[in-house]
Amino acid sequence: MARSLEVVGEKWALLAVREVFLGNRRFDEMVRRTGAPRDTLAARLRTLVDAGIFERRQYSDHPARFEYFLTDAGKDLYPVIVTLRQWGDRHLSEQDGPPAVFTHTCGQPLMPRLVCESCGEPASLPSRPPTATHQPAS
Amino acid sequence: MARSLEVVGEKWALLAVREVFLGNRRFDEMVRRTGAPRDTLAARLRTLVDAGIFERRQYSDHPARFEYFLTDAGKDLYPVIVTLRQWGDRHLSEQDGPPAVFTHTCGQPLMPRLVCESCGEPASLPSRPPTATHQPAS
DNA sequence: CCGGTTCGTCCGAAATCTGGACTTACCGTA
DNA sequence: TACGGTAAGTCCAGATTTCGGACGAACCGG
Repeated sequence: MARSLEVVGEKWALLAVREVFLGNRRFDEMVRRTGAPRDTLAARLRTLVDAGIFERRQYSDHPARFEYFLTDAGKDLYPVIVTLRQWGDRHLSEQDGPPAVFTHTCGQPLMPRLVCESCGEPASLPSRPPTATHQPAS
Repeated sequence: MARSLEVVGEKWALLAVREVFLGNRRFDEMVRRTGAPRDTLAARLRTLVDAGIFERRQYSDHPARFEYFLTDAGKDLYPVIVTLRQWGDRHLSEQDGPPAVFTHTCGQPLMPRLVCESCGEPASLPSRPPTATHQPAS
């Protein structure tokens, strides 16, 4: 987790990723929609490309222009984006209700739930302190 | 999502939350385990308490000592923590394999999957740019 | 020629983060 | 009683990031 956050925990990083999920692949578009300082966003895009989350593709020559695409690793961030969004919608919606509705392939608005792959039951937090396999029983 | 990140996107915030999920509720313990600067962690704990994610409870008087507990809102961050962790394990594991195994109530190691609540199918990313219902058609 | 678009970079100022030392107050031990 | 340890912070000065806005290059259309 610490490692994840090192890559993806900087300011604007996940917002940039979200934009690409939403289909906004261009610099100016992202600046417009996220409100990030151009400077910071440029830096962030670089680190995300370096981290193998984005792929930078040229779509115009002479005035060299680029778009950003998600690599496989980037696409795997989807659950992170979705759960974060969900949490914000649930706990931080003041007035202006939930924005940006994602639609699932089944046609319903996406209301995702985390389930245990083994037993299929919801993977909410364990009622007891999750037996941390870390410090010796101490 | 932007709102979520405003609260939870600062450095060390989610790591602190993770610690409490793991049952480490005290300041020094968190410092030890996360490696966060004491100063920063103190600040972060304050903002997380203000944000209604932690509750600060006194467990000793004379040398006033406190522990941090998750509020309901805090507990709802579980999916975020888990998905982030999962992503890191999948894409960032260099040597030292996945640490900190969470155990689900079913006894299996927790390998969570995100499913659509309506149709039960995996909620991975939509193949088409997800129809963003955002800007009023404007 | 003029204005608009796109993808950045550069700058100085402001906000944050960093490591380490320090504080207060207790406990246990010798 | 002195000493070391634990706990939860605070304080500081310096490093790192972020901020907003101006600027540049290279095209396009009228």
